[in-house]
Amino acid sequence: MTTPTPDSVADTTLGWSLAVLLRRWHELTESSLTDIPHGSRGYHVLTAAVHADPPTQAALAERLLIDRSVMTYLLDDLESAGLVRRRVDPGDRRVRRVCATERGREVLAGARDRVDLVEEQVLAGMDGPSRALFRASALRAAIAIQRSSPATDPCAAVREVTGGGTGAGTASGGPRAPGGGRARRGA
Amino acid sequence: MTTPTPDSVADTTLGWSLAVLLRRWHELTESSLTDIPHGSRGYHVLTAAVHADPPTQAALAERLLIDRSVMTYLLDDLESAGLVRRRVDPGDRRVRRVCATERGREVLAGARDRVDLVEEQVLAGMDGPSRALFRASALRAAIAIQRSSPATDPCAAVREVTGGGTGAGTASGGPRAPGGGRARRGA
DNA sequence: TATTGTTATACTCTATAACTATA
DNA sequence: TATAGTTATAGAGTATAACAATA
Repeated sequence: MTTPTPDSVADTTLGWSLAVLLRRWHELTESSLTDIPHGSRGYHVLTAAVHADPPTQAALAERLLIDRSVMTYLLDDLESAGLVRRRVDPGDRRVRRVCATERGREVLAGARDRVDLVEEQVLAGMDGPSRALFRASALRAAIAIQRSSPATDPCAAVREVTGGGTGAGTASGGPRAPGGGRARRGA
Repeated sequence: MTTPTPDSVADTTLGWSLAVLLRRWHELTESSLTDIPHGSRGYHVLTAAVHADPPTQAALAERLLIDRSVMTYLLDDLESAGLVRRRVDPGDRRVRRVCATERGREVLAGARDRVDLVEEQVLAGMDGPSRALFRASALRAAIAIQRSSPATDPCAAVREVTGGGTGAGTASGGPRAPGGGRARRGA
């Protein structure tokens, strides 16, 4: 293909690029979203909460890739900041739906403009057309991931990729599970 | 399938996509790199260490976006695993250069194949041409970021973007500096 | 019994600061 | 004095587990 620079950076592959991009995005948004509790996290929650059909806490947690318990703290702070409100679902009283308040919508509008600027900054290394394409591709890939594995454990996915036990899979019984991966959730 | 869903996901923008992609990349690589201490981190270090001109620890830390102190622990483990070796630079005896051992090269070769598979999996939502384009664009943007801000504090960058004090910048004196951003490093 | 959400706890990762050695 | 690296400590973020309420 295009052989992207044969030098030192070629091997660092996709992971490094993504890490740098996300890191930068996170740095800049955190600095620009000081009016929203938990910065970019709160921003994402708020974004999801303005919709007509308010999401449940569990749905939010899954979409935002964070734990349900973390979501509780997050919403506590957003709620006491007056940006969202928890409403008990009449149909299932176990469920709380997260709705944005009027003030939440206002804050979000301002925040969104700032985030847009930040994102242009993050993609500054690309020309215009590439940026649009990049965003679209990233979104499509992310959606595919979310769809294919909302709760899939990574070990299974790796096994599927590598074909079985290529040497470093989980065949040995999983000698390393420091907490990062949520393997064996159902066992 | 174009028009990437105008609904709930449209507003979540770039940050969410990147987070999902990186998360997935991290999950899969961590599961597939059990033979390298610190998983993807160790992989990245090892990748940088095979080069003809061995990097210093500081250079590694900067490139990999981690702290110098963390790099010490990382290298301790990689070294005792026999994958890299620290060599004192004859020209400046304060500096240690990180070289991959023979075994390190072997392990890396196998790991790289697995990572390649993982990355294809991560980008599964895109068609072939898009993948190549995406990788190239991501790399270009990441390099631009590294170039423009190896040690730039995010606050300055935001100020530059927003134009001064658009309301949520750091003009108020930085009420929020929980440790994530490394602002005011020189002060 | 299963599920949603809360609470409390523990753990991992990362950053900060003080220290040693070289320059 | 300034820099590279190490060490020890503290902090933030995150996950885990036990619990209450509802289905």
